[in-house]
Amino acid sequence: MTSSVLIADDDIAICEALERSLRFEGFKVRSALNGEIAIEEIEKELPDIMILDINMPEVDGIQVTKYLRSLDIDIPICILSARDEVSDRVSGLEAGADDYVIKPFSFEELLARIHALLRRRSVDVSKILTVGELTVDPMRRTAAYHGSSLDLTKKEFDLIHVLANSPSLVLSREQLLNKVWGYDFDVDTNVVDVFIGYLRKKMEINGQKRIIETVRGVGFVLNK
Amino acid sequence: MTSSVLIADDDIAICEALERSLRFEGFKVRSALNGEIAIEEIEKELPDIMILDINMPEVDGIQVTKYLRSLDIDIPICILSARDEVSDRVSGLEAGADDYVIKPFSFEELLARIHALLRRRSVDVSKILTVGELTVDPMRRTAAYHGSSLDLTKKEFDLIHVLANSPSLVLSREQLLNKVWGYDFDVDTNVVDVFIGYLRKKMEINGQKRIIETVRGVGFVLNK
DNA sequence: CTGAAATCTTAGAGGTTTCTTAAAAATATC
DNA sequence: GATATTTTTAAGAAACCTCTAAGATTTCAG
Repeated sequence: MTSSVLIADDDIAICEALERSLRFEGFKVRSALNGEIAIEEIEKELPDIMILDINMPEVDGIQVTKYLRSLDIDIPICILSARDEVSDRVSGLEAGADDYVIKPFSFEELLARIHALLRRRSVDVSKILTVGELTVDPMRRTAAYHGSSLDLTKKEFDLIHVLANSPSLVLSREQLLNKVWGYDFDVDTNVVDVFIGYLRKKMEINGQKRIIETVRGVGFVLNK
Repeated sequence: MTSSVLIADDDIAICEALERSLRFEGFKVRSALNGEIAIEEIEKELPDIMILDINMPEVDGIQVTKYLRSLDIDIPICILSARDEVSDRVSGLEAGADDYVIKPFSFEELLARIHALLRRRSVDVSKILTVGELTVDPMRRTAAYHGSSLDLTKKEFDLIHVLANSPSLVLSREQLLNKVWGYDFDVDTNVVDVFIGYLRKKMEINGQKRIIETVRGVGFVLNK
């Protein structure tokens, strides 16, 4: 599952270096040389994580962060700063950033933070997830509902895994299509509906309660 | 057979120094800067031994140890600690660690312990593995299923040995190819499938239950 | 209550993955 | 060095999964 990163830094050298290294690590990378371009890019397509320099002409990293949070966009944001000033750190975190790295930093360090941030929010492959009577074990790729194990195909498992990762949160077809199928832009398909159907059939086999609910016009939720 | 080590320490200096030295000693080394990354790395590929710092932000060495043991993954774990506190030592060993080294330590000392741990658990003096009705004795290189011994070739044995080492954990073809055949990067071959086939044929000779299961699109598991 | 939109269900075509087999290549044994 | 055994490749068969498409059903606004 490739994650997308958006970098915003007015230092071209840093921008390009990060771009190259992160791409090499398998990320989908875009970059912006100032805050305005960054916002433009975000509007085009929401990245999974942002790396924002705190010091940019005109619109700086803090402002971009505030702007995003004001829109309730809560993708992880990692701020880069040239100075280890407590005040900078505080204002960054207060604005809603999630992490803070001081320049100069080693690429390994940044990478570690990126992974940690992504893991905090997105699908975590390590934890066994429990939602009410449902259990999903990503390492063993097994799932059980009301004590009896579900015999799921790969796609079915990936789907329940994503759902179980955000219980009682409505996920749109687009989001699911993106997370499970890797489709980036709208494809005219009803695979999601079909697979939700497959899961329901397998879970409700003995008249068990339906926990994958449809939210008409929006998407699907996994309830506790 | 070169052993693989996974180091987890949030001190980059220690991480890098250990990495270099162990690599020089002929180990295959990976490192992680925190517990979460360590778990991620373990999921990618199970190392033969782990060196875990007890003091890491968020997920510490003890937690990683507990997590691994809860999954029945019993590779040797060596804990590193900055303080010689009895309580630390106890909690580390109670969590399921195998050895305990206090910082600062000499590299020679750590190396000696690593060798001792590897000798204790893996290839030569390793213990007999039992998974349900299957028994694998790495010392004698013999295996038995439902009481009757299996006449296995070298590769067949290596394969069942690796599988029996991580019961009910799905191993990908790449992982098996790496552990058994030593291939480091993707080779276009179906040897794994062929050998899984050989093992199954020999194990299911009297209509015995299939315990090497295929997880379509992912790999193979050995079930209890 | 009616019609339109959204969702659900189903069957099957098409594609992919896995299994099996045989034979070639490599390695070990005598 | 010849023979037996093991490992690997390759290719066709079989099993299985995915996705489309179309009709059935449900929901909801008017």
